[in-house]
Order: sequence, then structure tokens, then C-alpha cells
Amino acid sequence: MPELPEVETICRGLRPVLRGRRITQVDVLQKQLRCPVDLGFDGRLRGKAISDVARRGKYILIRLETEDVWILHLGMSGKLIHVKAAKPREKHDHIIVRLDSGCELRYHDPRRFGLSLLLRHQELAELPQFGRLGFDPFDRRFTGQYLYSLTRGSRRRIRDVLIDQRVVAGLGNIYANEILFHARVRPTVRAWRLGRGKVQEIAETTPKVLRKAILWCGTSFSDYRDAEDRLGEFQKHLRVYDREGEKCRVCRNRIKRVAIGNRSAFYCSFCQK
DNA sequence: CGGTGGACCTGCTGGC
DNA sequence: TGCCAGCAGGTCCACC
Repeated sequence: MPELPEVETICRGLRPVLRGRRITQVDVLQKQLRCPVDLGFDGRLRGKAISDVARRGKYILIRLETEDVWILHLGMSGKLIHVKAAKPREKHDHIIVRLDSGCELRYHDPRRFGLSLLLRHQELAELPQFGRLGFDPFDRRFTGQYLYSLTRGSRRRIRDVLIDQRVVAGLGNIYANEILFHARVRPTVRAWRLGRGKVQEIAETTPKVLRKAILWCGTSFSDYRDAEDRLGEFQKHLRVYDREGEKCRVCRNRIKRVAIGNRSAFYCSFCQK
């Protein structure tokens, strides 16, 4: 579900309401997520204060005064919402963290592809999938030159390169497709065939598209909600994603959908070559 | 090593 | 109305 703009929106919503709050109670209703929720979870959280909320790629990091870090990944259908404790719970609310503010943080995830891990701060970098994450798209080291060097010799399609978290951390299928529309490159093109100029354009476009999506609080086309359980708005601004058969907003031709692997890619065959 | 395809889950939609 | 196939924002692992 949530890609970088959605995760960033959630973090921005949570930071001011969680900072300095103390956890008074923890309920784990469903342990079977992508990894089982570990047994010490409740004991290590209860009574502790939250010091900060951060994002790395699509991961949410909730830092505690104890140097423990609660790491969450929302998978495809996860939500992390901050609500009044009195609000009725819903099906698929898996982890409930009660705060001294009278509110609760609820991790909700119908498909259970998400991840919840509690680690010591220093263990973070040792997490294999975490250690291998590429640059953040807003990192100044994420340049055309960097992306160009990674695409040399790569027979993969450019859409697949962009959603590879080792290349750049935080892009998923929606934003990879949107970025490629703005860079005027078809998602199906083999990465090695792209010249310097095109790769430069992709790298420059990436943070621009993401920044705009963050301004609109992310994309909700079904599950995604922000920290206060509100919809995002960026779905109104999508150029290609989920628009098969609709008119391109630039040239009025019909948007096409093709399968790359098991996932859809969307493009305008006139605007994108 | 690089690349692909399926598995993991639930829920929703559209066709018959 | 019901049933079934196909599809969904992600990641990981087995296999070539």
C-alpha cells in the first residue's frame, strides 16, 4: 500500500502527537504478521516514553527513550492510526498501544503483509533488508550519475529498477509509474537502453513527484489513510496509474496497461517512448 | 550474481 | 443472488 509519500504523511501526523507521550498499555491481538511479533514486545514498550518518529524508505521508526526502536512496515494494506481510545476497534486491528494522552496508536492490516519489530537502536543497521536499502530519493547522493551507473548492464525493465528498494528506498508501483510518465519513459524499457539524459531526467523527476504527492498527503485509492484516518488526495493528480483506457491529460490518447511480471504498469504510448 | 515467478493474506469488483 | 476469477500500494525465497 503505502509508498514513501504515504509513509511520510503518516510520520508527519504522528510526530507531534507521539513525541514525549508515555505508553501505558499494549495489546497484541494478532502476532502473525510478516514476522511473528516477539514475546518481549509488551514488556519493553509499557511504561516507556516515545522520543521521536522517523522514516527510512517505507519503514516507520518509533524511537523510545530506552534506545529501543519500534519498526513498522505497512505492507500493502497496513494503517497506523492515532485515535481516541474510546473509538470502537475494528476487524484487523492487530496491535493497540495505549498512550497517557487518552489516545491509542492502532496498527491495522487486513492482508498482514506488514512488519512490526522491536530492536535495540544499534541493531537497526544489522537488519539485512534495512542495511541494504538504497538512498532516500531526497538524499543529495541520489543523482542521475548514480542511477545511470546502476542501470548499466541491467537487463531489467526500468519500472522494476525503480521499485527495487536497494536502488532507491521508498518507491512502489504507483510512484514508479508516475515518475516515468513525467520523465517520458515507458516503464517497459530495459534499463541499459536508456541514455544519460533520460536517466538524469528520471532522477530529477523522482523527488519532484514525491514532494508533490506529500503535499497532497499521499494517494488513497482503497486502503490508505493518514495517521488521523483521513484520505489522501494525490489520486486526483495521478497521470497514468490505475487510468487504463482513460485519456492522457497531456495528449488525450488512451492510457495503456501492461503486465510486467505479476504487476501492472501504466503509460501513455504517445507521451512515453 | 541477476532475473523471474510464485507465495504469503484478505477483500473487493466484475462477469456469468 | 451467488460463485469464481482476477486484481490490489510489498517483500521474500526458490529456482534457473
